[in-house]
Amino acid sequence: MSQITLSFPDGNSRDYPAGITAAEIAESIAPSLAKKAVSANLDGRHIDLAWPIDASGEITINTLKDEEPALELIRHDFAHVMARAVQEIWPDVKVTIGPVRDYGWFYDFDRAEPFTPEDLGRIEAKMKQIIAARDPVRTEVWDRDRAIAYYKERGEPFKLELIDRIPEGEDLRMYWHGDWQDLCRGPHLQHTGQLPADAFKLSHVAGAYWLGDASRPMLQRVYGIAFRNKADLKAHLTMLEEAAKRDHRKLGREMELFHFQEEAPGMVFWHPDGWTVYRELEAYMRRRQIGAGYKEIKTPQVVDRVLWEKSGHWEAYRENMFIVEVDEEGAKEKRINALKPMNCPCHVQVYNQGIKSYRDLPLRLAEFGSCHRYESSGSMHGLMRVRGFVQDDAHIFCTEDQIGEECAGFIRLLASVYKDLGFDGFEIKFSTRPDVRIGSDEAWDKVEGMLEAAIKSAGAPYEIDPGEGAFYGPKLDFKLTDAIGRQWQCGTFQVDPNLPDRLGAEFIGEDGAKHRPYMLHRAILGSFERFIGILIENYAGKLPLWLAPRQVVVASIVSDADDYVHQVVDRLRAAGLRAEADTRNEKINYKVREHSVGKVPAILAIGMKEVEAGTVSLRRLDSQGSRTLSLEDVVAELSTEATPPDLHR
RNA sequence: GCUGCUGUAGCUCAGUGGUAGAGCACUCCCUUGGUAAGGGAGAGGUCGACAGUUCAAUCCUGUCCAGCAGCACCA
Repeated sequence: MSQITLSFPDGNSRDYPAGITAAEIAESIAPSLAKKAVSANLDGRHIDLAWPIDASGEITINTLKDEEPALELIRHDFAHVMARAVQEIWPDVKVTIGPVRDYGWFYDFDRAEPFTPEDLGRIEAKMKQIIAARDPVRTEVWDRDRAIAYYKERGEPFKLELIDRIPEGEDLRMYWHGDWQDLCRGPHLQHTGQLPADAFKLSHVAGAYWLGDASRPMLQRVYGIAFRNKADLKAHLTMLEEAAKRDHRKLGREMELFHFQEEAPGMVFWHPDGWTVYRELEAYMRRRQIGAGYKEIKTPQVVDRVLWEKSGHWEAYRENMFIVEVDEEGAKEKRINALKPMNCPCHVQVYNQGIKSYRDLPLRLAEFGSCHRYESSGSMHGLMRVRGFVQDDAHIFCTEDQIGEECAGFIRLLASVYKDLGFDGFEIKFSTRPDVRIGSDEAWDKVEGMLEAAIKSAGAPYEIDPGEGAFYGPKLDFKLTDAIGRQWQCGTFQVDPNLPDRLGAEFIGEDGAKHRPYMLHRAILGSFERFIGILIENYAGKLPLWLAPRQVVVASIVSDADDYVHQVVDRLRAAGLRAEADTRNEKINYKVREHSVGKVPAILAIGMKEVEAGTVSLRRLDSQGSRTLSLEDVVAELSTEATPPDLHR
């Protein structure tokens, strides 16, 4: 038997016979380590303690203390234990797959009846029994025929299909948790007792298509969450509660920003305060874009199908379009229009008016374009996914050589906007040429090269998504990170030589001949609706003063102060602040509470002391106390803070 | 669109085969109170829509609409 040499993290190394397992190595170091061990890393590869090791290398024995592999391992074993529990309770349920995901795992089952919340309780109880039994985990490598025969006999069609999808020649690894078996690439724990029985919870059930394919059967997906210990689980549950408190649908109602109703699903009814936020954001974007050399336009919302046929949308996108039929007087047929689902074809129409010279390029046409898309009923979600929305859209018409500079300029603008709006970090996803595409490889090389150079000059982290570009050109997607770590895809930048071609856009070059311009589609916010949803959740409703719909409420403590309250409001309004008086016959406690709940950033309380001294008492949202200041000091403080960030510079 | 769940007052939710209730909000009255809910009274509902079963339906059944959690979709 040959010898191998394994080195340890502390720098020591020892010789072992080839074929030794990590479990045996742990035992050779210390029995206590062997007991605590959950898995090992061999040359960076996560391995099972029971797998034989045949070659020399660096080895680390993992325990539950090692968060990185331990969490993954625990969640994976929980998935198996849950599947076993389900099959022990309902033996006729078919198992499929159960991967680890954020904070836990899920497992898809084929079962005629869906699981109920009571079922989840039963499954949890059964899982706890399995954990308490400390059943050993065994593993074997089987050849394909044996595994196929095994699953045929047991009537597990989904497992057979999975085997079919594993490349020919690859070993199949079989795992047993006690007597329960599953096909799995591993690794796994040593025994079920290593799972923390008090640190998991089955969270919910939902339907999910087999292999993510809507044409395949729908399975019952059971979600679970798991951590290494009870405290971590509890912390996570607390975080979920916090996230729920930020839900923009809830805050939108509480702050009276907007509503939805049955008669217009997916369409926003903006209320005065919500519309104030919208207009403030729109005004900001308008200043930034004009400052960056864009020209603003406005194009029609209802456009004849003829244009959509030319642009290709009628063929490719019709099922998502709102169609508007009109009986025209004297016409034999109805005229068919569509609400525009995007602005690009209309922008080309503006471009196409008159003859363009190379001297006109780059031409940057921006529109806060109202678009409608018939989104599928299940995809709508508050402001985040709607059927009627407004894009901060623009199209840059330019020559091929100008693409790089335009891209770099766009990223600079986007980075500055995100920063102003309270988002420090963003990531770029760079989607490159797909297999099926138009255009020469030389043109793709050149354009992709320019985009990558622009990305690098911006210094933002990026990843390349090979083959995910459109058939006509590469694109960038920009994902920002919010205050609680969630990512949102908002910005986009897409290179398009195709639409100018379809719609006949051209310019006269230096050579006096006609040329096709490139068209760059780009957006920073994506849509105002969605972005405001993100802002609300990012700030948990506590918008910065410049965006807050009601910036100051001036509340009287006694009615004798009412006149002075109105004077203060007038002064604040004269300074450009959105101020309101609250002289209702209520106690100051009541008023403070109500406006705090309503996320008003500044409350001025006015009693007789303030009237006599000509001062105000300022209370900022989330601060316990108040400060007594002169009115002019408060005006100065608040109006500085209420100045939009771009106007400070 | 698919699976499951939900739909009762402006909001959050109880409840019942014999046409409904609470708290908050709203209106009025009392109260003028110093920084997160003062007290009282009142008004407010085709119980999501449409069919069916029943002597009788908000409740049972079906269809539809909308919302929620996922899945699929987001050229």
